[in-house]
This record gives sequence, structure tokens and C-alpha cells, in this order.
Amino acid sequence: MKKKADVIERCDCVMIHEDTIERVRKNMPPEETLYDLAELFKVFGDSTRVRILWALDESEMCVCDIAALLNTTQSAVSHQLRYLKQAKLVKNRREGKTVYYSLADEHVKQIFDQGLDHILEDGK
Amino acid sequence: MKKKADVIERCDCVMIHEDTIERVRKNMPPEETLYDLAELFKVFGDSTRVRILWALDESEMCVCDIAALLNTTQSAVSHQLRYLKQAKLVKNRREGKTVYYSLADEHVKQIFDQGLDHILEDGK
DNA sequence: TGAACACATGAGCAACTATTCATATGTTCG
DNA sequence: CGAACATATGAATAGTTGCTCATGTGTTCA
Repeated sequence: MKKKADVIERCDCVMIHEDTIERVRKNMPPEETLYDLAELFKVFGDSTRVRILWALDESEMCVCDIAALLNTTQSAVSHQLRYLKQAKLVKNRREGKTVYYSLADEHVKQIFDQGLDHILEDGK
Repeated sequence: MKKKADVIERCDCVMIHEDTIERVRKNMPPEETLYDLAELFKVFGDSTRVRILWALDESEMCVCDIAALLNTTQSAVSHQLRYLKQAKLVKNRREGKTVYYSLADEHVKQIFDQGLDHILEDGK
């Protein structure tokens, strides 16, 4: 018994639109997909990383160049580049002592553009 | 004198590709725009908010419904909805005691789709 | 081989954030 | 009005994160 309680669990109010909830639930992607999606956007949710990605969209660059461009430290950039590489958004190649980074994904600019649309549209 | 040092500032290595840096710098949007862009993506960078937005893309819903659907508390949802409203991604209307939330921006689904492209493409 | 340089990385810390808990606000209805 | 209910919100907290500092790794060149 108390099956309803099992379903509702942590919602502390009466179910109002059970039909809506069920319908929406059926159309939702699996939990894991939405989690991965949030993880991806988390990568874009830091201005240092956004600036790095934007810079790399303009040109392949080495770590030192990026640090100089963004006026930050080599270490900070390197840490973020590792993060971006894990997210498969950048790739790199070594040429002597220098390591050149570039974008690994052609969606980056498109994602930026969608975001800019939102920012510019409502004047905020 | 020491003009170069003023430009380089925090970069602890020798400038290798000054021409590249200057060229990229010229094509970068203003710092503030990139900051706002990161702030926007930060909103998408949490799975609770992603799930709320996805749900609202399917249907207008009240706070209680969303909490039940996501199996979380009314309070947590309410806090996130306020955040989403500040980001101008959702809007609401009151009908008696109930407050219905819906998407305020038609880019949300497009941004999600771009993100999904990235996730699904490289098998990760 | 060893100094110099570009880059990577681990530890530590300060700042931020998402949730919980308690309580306040706003609405309906008897 | 006052009880009941849906929602909002402030404070506190546990977890996360981005940077710094120190140091390690990999490469070149004399």
C-alpha cells in the first residue's frame, strides 16, 4: 500500500496534473542524457573557457599565446585546456617545445551563436 | 620604457606569435559580451535546470508538477525557477493559488539540440 | 649532458552554488 | 476572518570549482 507515496516521494504537495506529468515524462530524454547535456554546458559556463574557445575558433594557438591574449597565467590556461580536452572540445598537436591547440568540434561556434541570439534579442 | 612588459603582464613566457595574438584580439567580441555568454551557459550547466527547461519545452507546468516530475522538493524547484526567470528563460502566470511556468525563449530547444549533437556525435 | 624553455599537474585555498530547513507571502473558500 | 494550500524566500551548509604556487615532464640546443 501507499503506492502513490512511493511515486510522489519528495513532492510535498498534492498532485494537480497527473496527466501532464505523465505525458511530459514520456517525452523526456533519459536522465543520463540530460545530465551529460548539463555537463557539456558547464564547460561553456566560464568566461575564461569561453574566451579560449572563441580565440581558438579564430586561430590555432599555443598555450603561451592564449595566456598572453587573455592576460592570465600559463598555468590557469593549461588547466582549462585540459578540461576542454576532456570535454572533447579542443585537440592539440606538439611541434617541438610548443603545443598548439585548436577546436575539435564544429558545433562550438553554432552554440555560441545561439547563445548570442538570446543575449542580444531581449536587450539584456 | 618596459612597454612590452605592460602588455604581457601575467604571461610568464616569451611572446611567440605576436601577429597571431593581435589578429585574434581584433576579431574577439568585447570582454563583456563573452562574460554574458558564459553567464547564460552557466544557467544550462546544471542538470536540475536542464530538466526543468526540457519539461517546460514539452508543456507549461506548475511548480508542484515540476517537483513531482523531477522527484525533488518544491523549494529546490522554486529557487531554480527564480534563477531561470532572472535569466529570462522562463515566464510565469498566476491562476488562483497555482503559478504556471513556461519557456520565455524560443532558442532553448535549439541550444539543447546543438549540445546533443556534440554529445551524440563522438560517442561520448 | 645540462641549461633553458613550453607546458602539465598536484595541492591548497577562496569563492561560488545547489540544496535543505524553516518560515513568509499570496490566494481560495467556508 | 481563519484554515488550507501553492509558492517564494532567507539562512545555513556541504559540495564544487577556478585560480595560484610549486614542481614535474618533455623538448631543444649548445
